[in-house]
Amino acid sequence: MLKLKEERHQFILDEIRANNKVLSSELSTRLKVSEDTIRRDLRELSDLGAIRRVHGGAVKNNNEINLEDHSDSSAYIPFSYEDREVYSKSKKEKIAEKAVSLLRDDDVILIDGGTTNLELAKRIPKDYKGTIITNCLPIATKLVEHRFVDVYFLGGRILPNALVTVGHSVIQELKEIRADICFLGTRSIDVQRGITDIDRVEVEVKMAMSKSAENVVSVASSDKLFTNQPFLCVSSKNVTTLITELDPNEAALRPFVENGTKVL
Amino acid sequence: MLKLKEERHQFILDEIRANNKVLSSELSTRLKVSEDTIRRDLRELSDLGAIRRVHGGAVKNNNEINLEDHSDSSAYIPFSYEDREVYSKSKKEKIAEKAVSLLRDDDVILIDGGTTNLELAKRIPKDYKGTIITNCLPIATKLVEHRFVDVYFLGGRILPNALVTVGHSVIQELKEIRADICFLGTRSIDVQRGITDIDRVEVEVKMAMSKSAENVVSVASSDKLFTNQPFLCVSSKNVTTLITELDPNEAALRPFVENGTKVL
DNA sequence: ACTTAATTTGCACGTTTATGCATGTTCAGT
DNA sequence: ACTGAACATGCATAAACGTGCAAATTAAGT
Repeated sequence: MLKLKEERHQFILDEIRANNKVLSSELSTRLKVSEDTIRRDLRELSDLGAIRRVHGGAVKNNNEINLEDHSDSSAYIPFSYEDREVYSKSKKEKIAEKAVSLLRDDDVILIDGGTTNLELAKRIPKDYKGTIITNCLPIATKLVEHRFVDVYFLGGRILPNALVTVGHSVIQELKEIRADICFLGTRSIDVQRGITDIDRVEVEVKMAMSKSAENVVSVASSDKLFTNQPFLCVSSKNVTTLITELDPNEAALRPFVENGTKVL
Repeated sequence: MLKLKEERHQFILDEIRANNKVLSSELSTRLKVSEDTIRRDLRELSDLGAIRRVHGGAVKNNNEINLEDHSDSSAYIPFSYEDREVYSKSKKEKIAEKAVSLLRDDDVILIDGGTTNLELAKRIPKDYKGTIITNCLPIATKLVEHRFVDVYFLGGRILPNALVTVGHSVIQELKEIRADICFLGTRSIDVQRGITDIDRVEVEVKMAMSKSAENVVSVASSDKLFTNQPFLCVSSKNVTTLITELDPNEAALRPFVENGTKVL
């Protein structure tokens, strides 16, 4: 059965995504744990913002965005983002904090999709002044709140799960762009190969992004280190900076430093 | 069935969105709870400002958050129950409802920005199948929820107020597109000139959109009729269809019909 | 392997919430 | 004004909830 708490959490998220709701009582019997445990699970997931608790269970948190209310300060986390890594929010925050420190006024910045980059977008100071180019819907939506930021969106077909645009037009537009920094959401990074990912069309976009930027910054929680995916985004030598939630002096990061990558 | 209070609330809101009214008695039987419970639900939703309670049930509350639209102050004038059905529907919703009726499966649809078009996007059936191209951030965000819709976003600089993209790239991408219908948010429309607007860069995009579509549909509340703005979007003869909240036989719409424009 | 610390879980307890029913009141339409 | 339906209010009950605590499990260090 599902013995680990994490498995239950995943199960609950899946269930909510499928049915838009869960009942504490039902979960208790199906997962064979007490309702108290279920309630604790729901509380934890709710604290992460992944679900919304209600009396009797929990429901999908449908924080919608509309024209009347785009000042919405509450976090907009699309569903499919959650199954990637909800449990490491504090990691993402640490990473985002470091990433923001790289920003200089009047920079031209490329931001890829992913929850960490969304976190980064949220943490950009309200008075930051610069140009930001992205292909990620929620990130763009977040950034329009910044008065002094010019936001450009890269057009193309929208992947409903990742909420990023992909395709020929994105890549074409990127060819006409010269950015100072590019923040790449990273599924896997390895000292030898570099940044790799699983979806071919997303990889093509990430690749084009990295080529259009002076500095390529990989934002990656430590569990992505030394892992591999089928498709290469950015070869190792072209990754300028690596940001993880770890201390830069951590032994695990040593190989990257020796390889010439800056580590934050 | 619907065990959570939250689900009932959602059901009630959906029901009101679709029919503009709900009956306590009907909800009681359909949701299999006592009328008291229904009344409590309605009270809570009413306290949140989501609906307006009336004797027998509840209706849509018309206090638009939109500052520009004070014409709906008629909401405070008491009216009989039958009239309520007519008046409780906001202009935008009536328009959106008519617009949705134009959709055919497998169409390629262009949707411009604006609150009315957002309302349209919200009302597209969840099982609609087709391709939708837009330059409006909230509309795209709404549409990704539709499993069978391919959403394409037109990239460019984002106008923070209108939340649409504009500029050369948008127009360039539009040139490579052939759509069946184009829904244009309309600030002003006149029998002689056609659709006009105030912002030059937005106008350029709207113009390009209209040229890329077989049918050009203007969505415009009646107060936009017979008004003018400095820049021409679409000349009168190129407007295929006009949708307002009025009855198509209304005298005010006669000139458009005589001019060869379909009126819904 | 053994011990210790930390986490997770279930249970007991009292508290809150949700719901239906009974009561009397208000409403709307003849 | 009369009448039945819709309503508000108070109350009872069961389910869901939070909390503290102890047992059980897991993780970590030696």
